[in-house]
Order: sequence, then C-alpha cells, then structure tokens
Amino acid sequence: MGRSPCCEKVGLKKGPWTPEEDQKLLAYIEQHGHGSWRALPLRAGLERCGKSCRLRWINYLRPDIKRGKFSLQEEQTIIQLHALLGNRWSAIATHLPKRTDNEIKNYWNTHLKKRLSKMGIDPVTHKPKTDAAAANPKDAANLSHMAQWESARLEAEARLVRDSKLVVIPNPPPQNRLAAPSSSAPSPTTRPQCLDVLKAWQGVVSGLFTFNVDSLQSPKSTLNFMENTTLPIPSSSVGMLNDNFGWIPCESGDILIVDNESNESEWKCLEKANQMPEVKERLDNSMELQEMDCSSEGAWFQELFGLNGL
DNA sequence: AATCACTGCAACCGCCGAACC
DNA sequence: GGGTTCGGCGGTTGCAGTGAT
Repeated sequence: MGRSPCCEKVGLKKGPWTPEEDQKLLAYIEQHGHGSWRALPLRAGLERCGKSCRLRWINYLRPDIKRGKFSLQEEQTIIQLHALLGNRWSAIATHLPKRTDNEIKNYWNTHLKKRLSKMGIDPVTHKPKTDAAAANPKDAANLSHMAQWESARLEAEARLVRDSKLVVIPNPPPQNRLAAPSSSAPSPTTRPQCLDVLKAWQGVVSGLFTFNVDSLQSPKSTLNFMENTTLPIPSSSVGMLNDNFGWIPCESGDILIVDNESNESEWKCLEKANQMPEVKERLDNSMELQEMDCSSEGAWFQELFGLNGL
C-alpha cells in the first residue's frame, strides 16, 4: 500500500518561514484551531504543505514553548531519560514541558552527545567507552531492566491518556490506583508513575533525595525536584580518571567528576554517578521493590529512600 | 579582507501505525 | 479485510552565524 506524498501540488513553498507566514498561521490557528493539517494551508492562505505548517506550529509558534538555553536540571533530565529510553525524543519531551522533541533532539546531538564522548562515556550506551558491559554484566542488566520497565510505563500512560478522553471515573484512593484493572482511566490529578522512576533515578544517582509527600503529589514535581537542593561539598581527596577529568568523593557517597577545562561539575556528578556499581545496586533494588509492591503510590519510594534514610 | 571550517538549529524527508472508508 | 489518508516520529540536511587562519 503506497502513500501519496504530503504535498501533491508542485510549487509549494519550502525553506525558512517568513514573519508574514508565521502571522498567517498563528492567526488562523488562534481563530479556528488547526483541525486538519492537510486542509489548513489552503484555508489559512499559505503556500505550504500541511506537514510544514504542523511542524512550524509545534516547534516554533506554539505559545507554550520555552526557548533558549537549557538549564542544568533540564540537561540532567535529558541525559538520564536518554539512558532509559534511548532516542525516543517525544517520550523524553513529555518529561520536559515546554520543550519540543525537535529541540531536545538537536540539543542532544549538538551538545550533550559531545560532552559525554569527551568524558569517555559512550552516548549510546551511557557506559564508559573502555569498559564494556562484560566487565560488569549486572550494570547492563540494570539499564536494560529499567528501559523495559519505563517503556511499559510510557505505553500504559499513553493508553490511559487515550482512555481518559472517553470515560471519566472518580479518582480512586491512592492505595488502589496501581492495583486497579488496566481498563480504569486515571483521574486528571493522577500523576504518571513514570515520574517516580525519573525521580528515583535522580535521587539514587545524586544521593541528594529527601522524601517529600508534597512533591510526590505534584504533577510538576519532576521539574522542581532538585531545584532547591544543593550539592554536598566534596571532601578533599581527589583522584584522576584521565588527563581531562578528576574525581572527588562527595559526602553523599557519590563521585563528583571534575572537568579540568570547565566548570561543569554539577551535571557530571550526576551522570558519572550512574556508572557506580553501588548506585546500580540500589537502583536495581528499588525497581524490584516496585515490582513486588505496587499497592501504594510512592510507598516503595518512601520505604526505600525515606525509611532507609538514604 | 577573504576564505575555510565548524557549530547550531530550523526544516525537510521518509517511514510507521492508527484511523478511516 | 484491504487500501488510503493522516498525524506523528526520528534521522538527516541545508544554511546562517561565528571563529580561526
């Protein structure tokens, strides 16, 4: 089965958008919504194909887009999610509100990938280049485990979002949410569990986590998770990974990686900590706990990090 | 000042799956 | 049930801007 090209009409405009075109598209969508993208260009008086209009709207004109430099926290989130999800930019973008998948993809390809490579970390596997998974098979198993787990969560999340458009049911008590049948739709206030994974990951790798019930209830908690935290002061002992990077053990138990050429130590601390066997161990345990006991949202998290005092 | 190399990003291309007929 | 259409996604390209020579 073939597929007709997006733009059957020859002579449609391509290339950069002019301010006039932007204005036309913006005005039309504000007044009518986008509806059918294919029909939109004609109605809006644009000599563009629908796909081009859609892309322009989604990646540039949409009012809820945040542009400009990525924050340290956003960088951390992208790196961590990429380790979990790979090049699933749209999935990653769902965790970075106001950022588009295209922007994240570009940022990864032009900035983050290079940085990781420079640190001697394979940007695909997120492992040290010289250190294959064979060196510690459990590390590979952990990442694979998490990726599968998160993929399943994202799929379930998408399914629930679809379902929620069709039926609205009362918000079940927190202790029953995860135990509810898969056909149940989430309430608008139910926070996706995958956010917990991200927070767990961040908490585990940074060693900075302190359990906060409020943050668990907030749909925006991922965004704010580490905004008010400060990195522990490194102790005085310093080692060298190679010519470019040194390492300092933090009070939290993590390893702070220090770039001799720049002042980008914070995110490197988080990234490099992902490679630490003991961190993997803790993370793996957390995942197993989550699978064993899903009876209460955030409970596994509280048990692991709150009660265990990590 | 001119040229070249590199970088960053907007936009395009081709494919896929879901929805529709 | 099969063909067609559409929206969405990830990979890639092209170009403008910038710095080095």
